[in-house]
Amino acid sequence: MSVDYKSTIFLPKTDFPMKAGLPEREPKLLEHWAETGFEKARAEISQGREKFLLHDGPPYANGHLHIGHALNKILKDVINRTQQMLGKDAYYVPGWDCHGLPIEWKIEEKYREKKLDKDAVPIVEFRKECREFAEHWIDVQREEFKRLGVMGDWDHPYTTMTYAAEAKIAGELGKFLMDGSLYRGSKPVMWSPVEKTALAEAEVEYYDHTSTTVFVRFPVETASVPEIEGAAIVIWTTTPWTMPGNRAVAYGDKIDYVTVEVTGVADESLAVVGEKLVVAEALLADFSEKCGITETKTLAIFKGANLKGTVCRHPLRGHADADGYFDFDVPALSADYATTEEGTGIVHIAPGHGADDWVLGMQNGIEVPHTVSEDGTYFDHVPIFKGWHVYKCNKDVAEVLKGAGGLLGMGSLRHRYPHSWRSKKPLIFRNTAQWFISMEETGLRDKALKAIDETRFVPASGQNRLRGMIAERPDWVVSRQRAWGVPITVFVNKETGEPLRDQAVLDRITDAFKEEGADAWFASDPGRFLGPDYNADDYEQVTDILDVWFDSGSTHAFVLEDGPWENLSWPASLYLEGSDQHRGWFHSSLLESCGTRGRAPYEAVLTHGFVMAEDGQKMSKSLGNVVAPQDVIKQYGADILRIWVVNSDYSEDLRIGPEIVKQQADIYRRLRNTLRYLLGNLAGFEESERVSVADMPELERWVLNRIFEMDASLRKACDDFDFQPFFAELHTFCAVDLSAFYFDIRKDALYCDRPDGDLRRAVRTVLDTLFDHLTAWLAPFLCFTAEEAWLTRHPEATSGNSVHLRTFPDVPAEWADAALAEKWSKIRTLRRAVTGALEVARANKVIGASLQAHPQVFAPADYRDVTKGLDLAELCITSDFTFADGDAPADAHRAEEGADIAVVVEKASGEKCERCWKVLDEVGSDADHPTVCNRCADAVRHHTPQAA
RNA sequence: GGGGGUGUAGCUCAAUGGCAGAGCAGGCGCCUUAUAAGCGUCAGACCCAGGUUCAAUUCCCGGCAUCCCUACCA
Repeated sequence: MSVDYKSTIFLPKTDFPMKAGLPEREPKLLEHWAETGFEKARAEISQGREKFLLHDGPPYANGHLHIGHALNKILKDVINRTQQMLGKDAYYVPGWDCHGLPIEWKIEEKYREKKLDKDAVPIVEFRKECREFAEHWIDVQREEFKRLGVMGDWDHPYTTMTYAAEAKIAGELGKFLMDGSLYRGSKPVMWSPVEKTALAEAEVEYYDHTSTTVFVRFPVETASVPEIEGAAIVIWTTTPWTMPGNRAVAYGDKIDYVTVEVTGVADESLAVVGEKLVVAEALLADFSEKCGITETKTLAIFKGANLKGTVCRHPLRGHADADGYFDFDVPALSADYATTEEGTGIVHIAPGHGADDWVLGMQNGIEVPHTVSEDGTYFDHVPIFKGWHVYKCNKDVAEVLKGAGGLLGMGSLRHRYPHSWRSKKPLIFRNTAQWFISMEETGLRDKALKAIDETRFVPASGQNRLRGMIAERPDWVVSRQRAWGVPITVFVNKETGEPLRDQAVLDRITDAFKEEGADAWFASDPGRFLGPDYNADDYEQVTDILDVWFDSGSTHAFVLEDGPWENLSWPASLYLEGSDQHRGWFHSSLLESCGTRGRAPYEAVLTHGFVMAEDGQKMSKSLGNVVAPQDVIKQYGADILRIWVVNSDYSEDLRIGPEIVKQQADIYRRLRNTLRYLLGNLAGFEESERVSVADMPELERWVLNRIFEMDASLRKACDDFDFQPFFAELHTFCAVDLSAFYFDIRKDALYCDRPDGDLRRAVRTVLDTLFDHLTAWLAPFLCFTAEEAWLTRHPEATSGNSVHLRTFPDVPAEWADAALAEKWSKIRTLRRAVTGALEVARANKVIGASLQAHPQVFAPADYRDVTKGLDLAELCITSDFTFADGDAPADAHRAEEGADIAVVVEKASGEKCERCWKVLDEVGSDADHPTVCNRCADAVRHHTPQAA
């Protein structure tokens, strides 16, 4: 008779499909979580737990997410989920940064396209459009973030533009006003003539730029030493347009200068034979060449210090069209930053156009001229140049200088130059009145430095980086000449120029903002805020806008400390952003918080690198190497993107591209199949099958020890916020320890043993344990797939049923068994020797499947000892196994790497069991089932189909 | 211009002053009872040039590449 033995074996059975179809499946899980009220359930089970508060650094609400956003938010989510599963309450409130230039710029573009003048639009109307623009992108980005699987209170995010936030931000600035650290100063700041506003450090980008350079004579009027009488001091500058703002020249005390007489010039040279010039000795040759001077006679050599007291004439003094404007003295001053690297060793000083220049001018009582207006043109009071645009007039300025006999030479220099982050146009330094927060007045710098020392930085190098920036940074320019933001809510006394410091006035302002938003500042009569104690006519109302970095720097105040979110508290456990935020959000939050609360708003700071293209280059549209998160999700799914994040070392720059994404998808498949194997072989698992650890075979206890080891790695990874090593280990565990070893060996028992067999029950007990642990371990990373697997086994659609509401399972200490691990390491060496030999036998056509083999193994005694009592045929998946005595024959297969093992592979004797495919002599001995082995005959007799 | 990070197999990551490991991908093969799966096996790398050392991928110096930060080289 012919029996269908295949129907009597227990093949894996599960609804968990091999093919994931993540792009379709993930959105369904998102719906499932929404329907079952996941966030509410999470909050409920987390009540009373220790809090873990990752405070979200707000992305800017314009445009779709890019891959950097995805990295940042996924990483935050992984950390939140691991902390939650460690048993904490990881409540996450996402936020958005809404004010500021980029949005304003977009709205302005709209006006420009319609050929409308935005300055003609009422400011409140303009601000309304900005607000709507931000709202639109918040909605878009929210959906994109949710699609990444990011867990959080998406129904109650924070934004910097709610009325409450605007009121709080104004109130925070008020604290700096009241304690005296906010002041109005006039000094050169980075200025964008295109956007017509001052810019902060974080808004500046550096690009290559070619500048026109000029050498200019400053004739000596009053000589400090006889050596320079009748000579001209020569300066060099890359910004000829600053010449009208020149008020001094600077030398280095220790630099050697020479006075030379020009004795020979090239045809086109502007130098004149016989004239006397002063330059640094070290630069004489270079200067002569660039100015066409072929021959000079050195009249004197002296140290720069000798120039002290020298006064020069501006080259345009007495210019016919200047009406005496340039008839001031130009003193020669000592400056330690004068060098002999380039130029002439003499620095031209324009106090309105440079930080160093300004300081030097202030120290020497030199007036700081205002020569350039907000749009980059010279003021009307600047003769000759009035109305010229500084970007376009370098050559014209040179011509004027030439006409006045001041120009000695011209050239060009390619160098890195500051540009606006928004318009990408070059910036200028321009002297304007701006509002500053002093780093020194209230000891802000020292407080911030101390706070840095008390903060944990991951990686640790971030600490020095931030410290260096804080230690050296100038006062914080907080005013912008813009419209979209929180205004600088200050009144200045017209007579004294002093800002009004009155808490009652500030309170009236913030009260109004709470009700009407910051628009109230522009829409109200000043008297509303000034109240009865002051006369509005005596005060100037400031209309500048507050730097958006102050907004985001205040999020800790209006979200953590004083927001409507009951479960938040101050300070945050962690801030986590890209490493560029050392100069951005980490920085501004630190200053804001130290200025108002005396400490950092965070306990720890974690930074990640930037996302590069596959070749390590920066992503750019022009190179065509941009990877959009939306595309990866559409093609592969968000879990693949999440694997990419945790499988990367994000402490440095990380790469992504087609091949890398494909690799993550391959890794995903292996993990998914591991879950599928578990689910398939756990079909119908009953509690009554469970076997105690003490009753398990060594191999099962070895798996439990591996779980113990993995658990330790997991907890370390969570503590270090460093997941790549653990994830790699997890993947290797699934691929090598489980799939290629444990699962492969135990397939026989799972498929063929009778259901009540001790071994099969022990295996299923371990599979159940593995399922519990693996789903939990994978949950923070593969948040969709882990849930899918969990729900496959626990399908109740209740709000409390989610893998993400679990904690990492505890691992009993009794599972640890280091001696067993060492022993089995040796056993696997032996096994490798056998599989290697099988491969040779296979190539020689001695065997096909390994079950056709009977290895004869020559090995030292320690291998025999260590495997005593174990079924080595079972472990090697052969049908028989024999330790052979004596010397191995010469043609035996020898294992490499020192293990003194030799293997001769023979064909197993006997017939192939039709059911389990082992080749055994006993096949045929059972009268009822003559084509199967004894184990299988017994199993068939006791066969009961398993429940699904 | 200055400072810093990185540079190990096609990819993602290890380790190490003394034969450089893993996983994935790739080649070859087996199985067809995890099947758009599974198993085995093979091949494959220390950016370049000096120096210290018995010995350098590792330490030092220089260069190159790349990324980040920083600076009005006036």
